[in-house]
Amino acid sequence: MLADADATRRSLLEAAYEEIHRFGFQAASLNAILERTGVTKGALYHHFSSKLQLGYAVLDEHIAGELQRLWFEPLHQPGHPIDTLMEAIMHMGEHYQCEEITLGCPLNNLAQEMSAIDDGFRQRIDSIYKHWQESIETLLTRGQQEGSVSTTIDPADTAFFILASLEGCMSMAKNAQSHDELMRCGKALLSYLNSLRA
Amino acid sequence: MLADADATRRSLLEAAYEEIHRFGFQAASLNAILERTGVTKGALYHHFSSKLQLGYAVLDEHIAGELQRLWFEPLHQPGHPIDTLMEAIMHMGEHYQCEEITLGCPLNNLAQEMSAIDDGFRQRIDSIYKHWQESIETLLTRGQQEGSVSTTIDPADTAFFILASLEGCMSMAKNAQSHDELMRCGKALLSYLNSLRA
DNA sequence: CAAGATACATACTGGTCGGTATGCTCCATG
DNA sequence: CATGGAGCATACCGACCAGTATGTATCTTG
Repeated sequence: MLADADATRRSLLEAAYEEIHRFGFQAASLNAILERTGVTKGALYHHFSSKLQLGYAVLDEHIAGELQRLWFEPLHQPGHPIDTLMEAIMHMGEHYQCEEITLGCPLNNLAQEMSAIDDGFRQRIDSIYKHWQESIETLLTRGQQEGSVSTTIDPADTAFFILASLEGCMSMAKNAQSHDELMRCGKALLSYLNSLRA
Repeated sequence: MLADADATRRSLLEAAYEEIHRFGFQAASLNAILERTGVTKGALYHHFSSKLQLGYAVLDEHIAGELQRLWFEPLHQPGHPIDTLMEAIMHMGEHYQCEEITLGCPLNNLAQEMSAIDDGFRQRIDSIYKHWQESIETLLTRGQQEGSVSTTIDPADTAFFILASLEGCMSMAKNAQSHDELMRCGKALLSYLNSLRA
């Protein structure tokens, strides 16, 4: 039954994602994931050759996919680039509510924890960040060509900074465990974005 | 011999700091710390009642102390607030060289890893961040009073955003494992700071 | 000089971890 | 209808972990 096998795999990925999001990759317990899903260890190691490969799969499939839905797709809408950016950011702010905010950005969490000690994680995360940054850069460059974004800024540097600020805001909000702090940070970020208009 | 006892304690704190900085708190191995220092387990548990208490001590004494030297003291110099800020940031950028950059900001690392799962860590980190943010806020407020900083910005919100951006930049640079990326992010941050002048 | 406290050292424990060896059932295919 | 592989299930392994129990010098203090 191929369908059931896929369901098992997806169930493992989902549970692993949550476990990793909550405790980090290294502290994530395979036994806890198994207990949560009702899947046995034999099944897990049938689908993934190691804990590391499971972690990579969570990153490649679950996290990258969610980012696609939450960020890249909304960014491709037409309109004023700065407005589009602000909407995407506010949309993300609304998505990360309540409990989830205290767990932080899944991508940033993994970057912090794993990039220094495992190059497989690092490269995967780096390529996602690059993709993310370029999506902002493209938007800013388009804005400059259309005359809606100030030409005094460097699109690549600015895109990198916007992304860094975004992650920084979520990181601070995570530690403060407060949605207010996220909004506060977001407010300043939006104000900065406004200053980029032509 | 009280002097030797203090030396042992300091040696443990230093080694624990490095181990935690490299692997994170949870993955930090007490045995590795002991091996590195040549101290025995009996001695460690004489000075610290648990791994958690050792972690708190690293945060309270080592990390907070380093931040004091690297940040709070340079910030108390007179002069144009924005210039002071920029110098302090560039000074930090120079300090985090080579290998250290790939390990990230020790405070941010701990915040990301521990704030969601241990309130003792969270509260300690939160108070340090608050202190940090207030030191920037005070500077900005002084600048507004002196007429050197734009009065259209909210000092508290802006200070929070600057701090978040700073941490975000270091986080991105850590993952990219590149000092260039840190400088790139710093450039955009400095440009933002310049826009805050009156 | 006796006694208690300080500052360790050594050996060990129970528990959890990621990973593996083996065997089973089902099902598509020749 | 035999057979081999897919998709598991169960039991187990050695390594490592934080933490502890116990013993022992040394040093301070009455």
